[in-house]
Amino acid sequence: MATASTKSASAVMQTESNILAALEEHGSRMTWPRRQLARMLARRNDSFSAEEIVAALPTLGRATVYRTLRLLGEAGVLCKTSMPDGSPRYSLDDAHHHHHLVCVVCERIDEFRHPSIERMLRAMKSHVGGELVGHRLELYHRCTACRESGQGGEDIHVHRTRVHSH
Amino acid sequence: MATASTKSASAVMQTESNILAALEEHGSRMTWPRRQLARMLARRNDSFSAEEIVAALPTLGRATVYRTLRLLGEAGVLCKTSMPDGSPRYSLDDAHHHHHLVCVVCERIDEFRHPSIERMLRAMKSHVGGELVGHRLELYHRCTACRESGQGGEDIHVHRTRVHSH
DNA sequence: GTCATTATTGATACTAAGTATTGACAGTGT
DNA sequence: ACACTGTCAATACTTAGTATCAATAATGAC
Repeated sequence: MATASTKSASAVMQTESNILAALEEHGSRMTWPRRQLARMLARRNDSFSAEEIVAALPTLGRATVYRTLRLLGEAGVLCKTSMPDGSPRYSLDDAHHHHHLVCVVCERIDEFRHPSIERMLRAMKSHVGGELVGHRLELYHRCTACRESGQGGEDIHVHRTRVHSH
Repeated sequence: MATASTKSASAVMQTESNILAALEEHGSRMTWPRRQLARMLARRNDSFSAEEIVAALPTLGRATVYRTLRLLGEAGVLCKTSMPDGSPRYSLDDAHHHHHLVCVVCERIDEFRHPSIERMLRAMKSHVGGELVGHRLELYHRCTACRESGQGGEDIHVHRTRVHSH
């Protein structure tokens, strides 16, 4: 189920208590809505939109869902990523792996690291005049599962307005 | 005015006729609204939001502005980039330079290349199982101009939900 | 345990960024 | 100059959130 789509990247799994622990460390109170959200996030291994969560937990208010997702991001267990068209996708995250491999067909989001990226960032730090304060790196692909099942065959257009494709 | 904020990256300038030529090559008709937009974009050297353009050209309809920005993106003279919080910013672009250096204080967007990036992408291509179809790389910094003028001193928080900062 | 404090909630309204629709209009090739 | 079809502006709608605020609940102090 949580089988990685490649050997070198994998989706992050977190337990409910892990997620809640991160919230507590971040200084948040333990409330019933937060437990609900943690439980439902721990159950899924795919990426999701905020509105999917709003719909799946109708007893929670919209604002609460959005607020809690932001908190989870600050607490380091959730990450917000963009699809090629710029629409947001959330996925569980861990504090150490830091780049995203996004399947443009099934929207699966895996995390990976590679020394070449850290090397590149070091090179850029000295190349660039100012002080770097952050970065964003997303790689878009068609994952092995989608290739094997023949999904998303020929019509993958990654729009130049948003991402670069060569 | 168009002085680069660093030695190694610079904002892209395009002339009105350059922009229109790109549109024609892309197969679009030459209309008055498009000329208006091309003229105003050629005048500016900073980044902008779509709504700024809508406000600046009140004789054009919203939809026309958005459509034309999309066309310019497809035609290769405009690029849409995200600020750390995910809000979009447009800037003139050229077809060869392909990554963005974004000042989180003044929102200036420069383009740059560096061999370490191409090397990194080649490495990732073999590292990753599936077929890569595109990528997005943005570096966030405080540009030299903002540092020299003391703008945006201590309160730069790059939210973990969106970007990575180490 | 109970109380007071203060964070959190959910309802609602609002904003930002864009897309869909549509009848009127204007470029373009012939 | 004509027709064909792309493009236009206005409007309504959608998505992804944020702001406000009175009611409520979690937490620490006692």
